Amino acid sequence: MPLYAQLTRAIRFAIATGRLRIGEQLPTVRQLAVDLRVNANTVAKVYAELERSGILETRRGVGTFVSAHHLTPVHREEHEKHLQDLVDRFVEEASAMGFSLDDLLDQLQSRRKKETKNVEFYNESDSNEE
Amino acid sequence: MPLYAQLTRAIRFAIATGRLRIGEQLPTVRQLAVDLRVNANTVAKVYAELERSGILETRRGVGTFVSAHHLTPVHREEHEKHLQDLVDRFVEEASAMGFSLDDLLDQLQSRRKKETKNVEFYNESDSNEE
DNA sequence: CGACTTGTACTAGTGTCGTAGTACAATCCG
DNA sequence: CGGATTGTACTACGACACTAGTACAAGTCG
Repeated sequence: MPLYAQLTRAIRFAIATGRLRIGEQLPTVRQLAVDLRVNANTVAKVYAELERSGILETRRGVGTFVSAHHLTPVHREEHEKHLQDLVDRFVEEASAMGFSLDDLLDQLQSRRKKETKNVEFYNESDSNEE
Repeated sequence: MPLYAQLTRAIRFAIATGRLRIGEQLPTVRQLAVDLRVNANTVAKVYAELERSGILETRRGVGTFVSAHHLTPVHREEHEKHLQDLVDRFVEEASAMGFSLDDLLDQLQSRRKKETKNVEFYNESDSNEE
């Protein structure tokens, strides 16, 4: 998986799980580039893409921050749509492999069972500190 | 989506839904290439890949046929594994978007309802003629 | 204002992927 | 055996994606 995709996913995940909170500042493109040993442009592309998605906000000369927009109703709706698209692709791919929707449901449900088992150890709601 | 992937998916789907039956002969690589207006090599790649997956069987000078191997227990098992991999990727991607496993289940279940509504019109089991 | 920090635009190089062209090998069938 | 038909191997070209280098623009803050 390309660098920029890894980084994008990591940031999205960090925000989704509350490890990065709203308003919090991210490292500068140059700083993160040094840390990850990639080109600053690669980081910049990621920040720009995430800003287009409404997840980040950038201010020149200041830095890049986690936006609050992804909690607004319109954004929620849009987000839902992305989930639907993802599921579309998923179902289609599975059906090309000869699996029915029920097969998928079975798989997912058996995973849910396993997952809840592990979660019991923590027993805290999602958006808490690490 | 690249040509070869489209073709692969189409063939897999045709077999999964019974439109292509076991033992049935597929068009020759050249014939199909002409029909689809692609290079014969593209078709050949697809046939070869599907043969490696155990779905097709090719005999030089004769043609390419739907194999029966994908019904054997070992193949079934392998097939299951592919589904698990697919679900892995799916869940991971969704979590990077901030969706939980339950969100996915909700989506899929609501689809299942819609689907069963449509299926009622046909009310025939899966592997029947077109 | 002016040095500094921040994100941005433009360009170029490199690798990979997809497809096509051509020539080859195996098999059938008369 | 030998022509015809089938799949296969090898090569090459074009397109695109990814990353890096360099130079630029916008904002901050003393």
